[in-house]
Amino acid sequence: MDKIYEPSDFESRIYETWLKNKYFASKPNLSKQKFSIVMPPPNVTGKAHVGHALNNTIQDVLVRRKRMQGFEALWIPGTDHAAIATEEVLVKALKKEGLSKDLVGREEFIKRGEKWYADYGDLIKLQLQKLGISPDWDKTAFTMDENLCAAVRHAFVEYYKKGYIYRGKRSVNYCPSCRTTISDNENVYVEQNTFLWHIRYPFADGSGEVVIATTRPETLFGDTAVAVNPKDPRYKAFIGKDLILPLTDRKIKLIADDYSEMDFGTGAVKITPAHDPNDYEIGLRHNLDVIVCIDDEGKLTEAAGKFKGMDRIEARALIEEELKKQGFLVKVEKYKNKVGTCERCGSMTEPKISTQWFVKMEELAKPAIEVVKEGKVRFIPKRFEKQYLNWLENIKDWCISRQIWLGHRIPVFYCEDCGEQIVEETDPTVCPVCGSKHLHQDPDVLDTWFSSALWPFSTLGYPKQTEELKYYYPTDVLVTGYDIITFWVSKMVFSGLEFMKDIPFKDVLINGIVRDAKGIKMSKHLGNGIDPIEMIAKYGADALRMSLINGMSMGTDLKYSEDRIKEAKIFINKIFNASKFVISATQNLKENVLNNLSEKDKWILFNLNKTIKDFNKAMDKYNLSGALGLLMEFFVGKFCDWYIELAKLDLYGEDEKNKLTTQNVLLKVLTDSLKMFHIFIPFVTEEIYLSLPIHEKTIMLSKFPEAQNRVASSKVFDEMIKLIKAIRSLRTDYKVPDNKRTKIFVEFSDGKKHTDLLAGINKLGFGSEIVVINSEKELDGKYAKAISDFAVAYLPMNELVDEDKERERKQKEIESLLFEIQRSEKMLSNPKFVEKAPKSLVDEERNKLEKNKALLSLLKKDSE
RNA sequence: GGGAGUUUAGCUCAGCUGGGAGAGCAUCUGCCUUACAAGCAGAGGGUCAUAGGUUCGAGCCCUAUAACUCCCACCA
Repeated sequence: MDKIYEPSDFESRIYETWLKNKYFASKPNLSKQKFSIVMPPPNVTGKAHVGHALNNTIQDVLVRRKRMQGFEALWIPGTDHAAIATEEVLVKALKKEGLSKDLVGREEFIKRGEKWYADYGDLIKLQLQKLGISPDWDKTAFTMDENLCAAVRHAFVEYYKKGYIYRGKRSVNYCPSCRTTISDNENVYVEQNTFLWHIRYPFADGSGEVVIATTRPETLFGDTAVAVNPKDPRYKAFIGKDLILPLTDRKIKLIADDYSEMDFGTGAVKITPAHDPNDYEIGLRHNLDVIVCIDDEGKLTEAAGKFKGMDRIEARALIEEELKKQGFLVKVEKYKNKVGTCERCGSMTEPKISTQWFVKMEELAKPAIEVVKEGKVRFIPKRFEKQYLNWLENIKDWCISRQIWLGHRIPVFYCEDCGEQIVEETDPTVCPVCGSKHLHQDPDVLDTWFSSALWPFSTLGYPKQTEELKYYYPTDVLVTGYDIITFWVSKMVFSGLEFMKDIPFKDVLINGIVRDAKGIKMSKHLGNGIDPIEMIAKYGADALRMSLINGMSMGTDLKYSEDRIKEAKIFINKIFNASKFVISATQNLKENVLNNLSEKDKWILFNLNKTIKDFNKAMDKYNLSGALGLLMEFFVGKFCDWYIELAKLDLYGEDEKNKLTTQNVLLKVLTDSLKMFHIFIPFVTEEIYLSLPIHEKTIMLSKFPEAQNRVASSKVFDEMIKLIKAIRSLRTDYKVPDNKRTKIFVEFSDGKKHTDLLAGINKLGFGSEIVVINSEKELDGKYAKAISDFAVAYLPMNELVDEDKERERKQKEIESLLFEIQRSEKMLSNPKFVEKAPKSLVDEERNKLEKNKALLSLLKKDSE
């Protein structure tokens, strides 16, 4: 072990060793209980960000603990093909070469995609490895792997044959710039300052007009009706009459539909089924024509007459101009509106009616709702259950087709001669109906979530019924962010129930989003992100991991800054130094045995045991931050501050027996602490562990500490701590610098000598010498007093003692005691309290009162 | 419009089924004490967002209000 803590010296070396020895590997072992997790697959093209670091650290902490507790622990890593993102990157690359998708063709494009995956697929894996995580890398899965493709194909066919998959027309969001359909989730609504155009639609018979209000005058050419509310008295009489569509000679009907709200705009709304999802629904109800006036490139079609070929946004002003010229424009008012934009390119999206593939959701959602309601699948924190249930209870059919080329192609084949749709596990060559060999496959690919939905079992070999699948499924816990509960978690649940007839995981642990110090979401765009790889280079992976867990609470966003990593590194440095001390002090040990325990040994072992107990309790509740916190508190607050300091007396002392006991206790406490720390900070703990005089081949496979049932503590030691603290506080009050030692006279209230404690009190109380006295009468001169109910310590202050000050101190203490006594008396004199409060509490209060009264009389006697 | 969350020390947050307000960082003071100055010792600092209610007792439970954050829906 080095003299100073320098993580870069050993982190990668240790990781290599772990990999080489296959410590992360797991295989089915029926004699052991299993613990399994599947990693939420990051985008294969992506770069690891702090969110990945947090998510993976949490999983690693859980897996490492279970592995050390003797579970057969498997963590499956993997990546997602992220078709849309990758396709976007590839298209850009093509553009640079002066090429396009159409120019290179589908086959070549897919080849490029495969090459891309091959070239960059390992990057994110290598980055995650720097974190020190322990998944079974030999089982790494990729959503485009052969067997994952087989799972997707199998799932599609099974859904199809059961009648869950259908083809239908829907209004989808389309990005004319990316030239693809995008999901509702990728369509973000952005508030814009725009206008509400009021346009006059005259009746065909010349009897008047209806004024409509619209935010999109350019879609006028696609109008096939104007709708008013059936209850609206202004229009009631005219329902069913024909209107002339401005700038055209088309006639459209005035229809009645509840969709139109009387108090918005003019109460009349133009209906454009081809370019608005609500209008499409209305069109279906009223059997309206669908007229497309904007094409896939966002340009107006021939339906727009002379505006044909113009960009929809540019055409707006010209159309306004024309309407004005022809007298149709009534007014234009300012209006704030939310406009759908493409998450990727930022351009305005267009609703578009198109043919898509869907999965019928109603039946599939029901059992997925049940398992959560019955508590078979638990969300941690529980509140996320609502988000999940709410979404599934209002489920819409799942649009699974995407108009891109990368990804799992929809396995539907069409016979060009008889029109038959063929869906089988293997590609057909002839039409089973007419025998034709003229077949072609559907050009669309599946939504990426279709493959992700199968992840908990496809990664275990499904559709093959492998040993792994039988042993590890269902997995134990899924760790993910709340932002994908609806798209991903819910889909895995219903897919698992459908294909495996069992839930995919028992617990869903929700981690928050890592934000910057101001609480703003980190993004490339804002440049406020923290690069975990850079941080690892600077502070080490352990510091990064610790900083993410410390102070993190499940499901709550984490305000994060580099300072937190610095702090973590400082803490780890403390562990490193304390370990250095213990190691140098215990070199001679051949076995670790505990006997001949002193008060301080009992005290630290009791506290260790309590820490182990509380730690495991917290971990079982997934309170990672709490577990880490109490371990840190134990390690520094108890072990370093008190035990190690006092241990020095024995180590440098004469008594060989005491020395040996202290060495053993030091080693025991350090070893167990390291094991608990290991799950959070694996590298430094391994580095230290392997330097201990007694150790196994690796800390990561050593046995995790378990709490013992009965461990005796030392009450005397607790009292001694209180006394030492009182002495230190007294010295500060008198402004005695720490380098000036004073003689300490101590009078124990039980009249005993406590010779075993004296050296400790002297050392930690900055004493030069310690003498036990039986009574204050034995002393002359001026003394400042540190009083606890265990003992009184007298510090000779001579010239330093300020009588007034001493009186003041005492007065202050008396006052606070009086306050306490009054409080206790008030409580105890309240008959309702005595009657209703738990007996233990009442007794405790009585004890406190007695004790305080005793202390008070001591103080009072002293000040007389 | 519907739903969720947050509000506790200057900052970041703990605070379990209600039983005397906590930690870390920051600040101030003293100390290079043979593991650690990336340290040690001590100290100051809070109407627990506001107003009611339940209770012997409320940071915690109930009701209302305010501010901030997020999710879902999408009135042209």
